[in-house]
Amino acid sequence: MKIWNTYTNQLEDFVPKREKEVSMYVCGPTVYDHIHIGNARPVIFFDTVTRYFSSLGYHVRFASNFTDVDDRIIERARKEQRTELEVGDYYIRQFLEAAESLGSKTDYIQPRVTEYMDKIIDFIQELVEKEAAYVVDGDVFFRVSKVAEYGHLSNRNLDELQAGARIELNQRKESPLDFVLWKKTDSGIHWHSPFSDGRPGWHTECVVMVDSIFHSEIDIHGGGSDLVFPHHENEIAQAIVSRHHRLARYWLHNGRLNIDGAEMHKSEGNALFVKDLPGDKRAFRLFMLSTHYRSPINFRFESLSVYENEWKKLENTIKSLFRNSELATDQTPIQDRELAMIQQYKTQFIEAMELDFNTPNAITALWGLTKQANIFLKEKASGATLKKTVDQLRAMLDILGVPVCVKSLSADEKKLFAEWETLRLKKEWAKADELRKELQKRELL
RNA sequence: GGACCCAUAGCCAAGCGGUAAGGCACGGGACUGCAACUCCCCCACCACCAGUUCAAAUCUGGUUGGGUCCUCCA
Repeated sequence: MKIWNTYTNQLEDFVPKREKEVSMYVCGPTVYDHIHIGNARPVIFFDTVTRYFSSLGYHVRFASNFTDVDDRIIERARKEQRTELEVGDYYIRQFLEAAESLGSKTDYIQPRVTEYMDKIIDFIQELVEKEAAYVVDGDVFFRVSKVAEYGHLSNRNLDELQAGARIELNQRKESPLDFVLWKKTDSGIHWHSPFSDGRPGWHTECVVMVDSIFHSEIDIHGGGSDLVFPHHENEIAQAIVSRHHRLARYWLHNGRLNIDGAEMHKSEGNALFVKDLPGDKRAFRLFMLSTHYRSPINFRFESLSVYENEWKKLENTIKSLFRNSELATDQTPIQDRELAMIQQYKTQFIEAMELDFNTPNAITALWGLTKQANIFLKEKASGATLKKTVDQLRAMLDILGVPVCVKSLSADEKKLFAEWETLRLKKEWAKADELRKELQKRELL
């Protein structure tokens, strides 16, 4: 498997630290509001990644955090006269609901910053002791000059960063590049620490949670491309001075999503929440996966309807295949030729996924098999052939996270189909249509 | 101002040196009791200019037009 590693800026063979095991961490949401469809991109993509690894037999240890300490949460809490924890809890639930609606699994490890406060403070203390951080009036800053390779991930050098840095209001920093690890404050939720009463900076939390959960360098660290600098750069810097590794071996970043060509901002009022997305969310997921994860993607309502139709088409085929495989009387074993056809698309699908999770090409394979499936149906292929096809199709859809629900027909239901078939043969259209209505009503047709 | 990315049919979107995948829409057929579904065919000189090469959408330089990061942001 090849993966594009932002750290080395090239395609690399993926070799996990431990055989058949993948450790992965993705920066999660700050829970101060509902998630918008841009936030949904990593939620969908990295879920697809874990699904793919699982399908290959890997044991996936996946963690993604909730940032439940943040100025925006405090502001929200103040406005709504609730505690920060209540606000956080509420939006965490909302997030999980949204993630689930998008077809993403929610049974992964979900650390919350507030649960790691002791460890965060200890970690900052450790950085101070190692002289990688310094305290000024209760604030703690990370000393970027301690890390020779600072800027490697985001591919920029210190001179450029210095030159490009805005005028720094905070004269207490040794360098404008230094970032806050701990901020002294007595307003809003805050904690005691050896430095002062205050709150942690947001670059530290992820490092501490990764370290606490995985206890070593992980395989994959992911997030949106906008996190490359400074967030992930700063995470690496802290890991290097404290743990002598770069936190993760592979850094994956998904591209941004725009609406009608414009950037989406909650503050600008053009944000579209996942919960407000019209139609079947699986169509939206299909839309997301139809563009390579590293490319920017532009959302339009018109394109959504296209994917609704595509989704329906897939669903129709699967249901029809499944039904016919159940009803088939011909149980001749599948022929080599047919098996080869199915296999061909399976191979195409896997090869696409193996090349940096190329879901657009994987979907092309999905379409190829869908077409083949309809041809099998038309040719009245044997039940075994239809079964094999539908199994393969469903395996693909499962990896993409857009499953179609089908359930076996009861004896009674099979009888209904048989009667319908008889009536049609007898050309008793009125009675046949009545049965068809019944079948449709039971969502069998 | 610095760093970087992108430009492929009406729309969406693969490809990353050997003469353009796929989907939607359009058009033409087929199947069909009616619906729905489905199948087949058709549909691109890859923004522009110059170069490298036997060979370029794919590499190099330039032009134009978009976008991202440098600041909270997935």
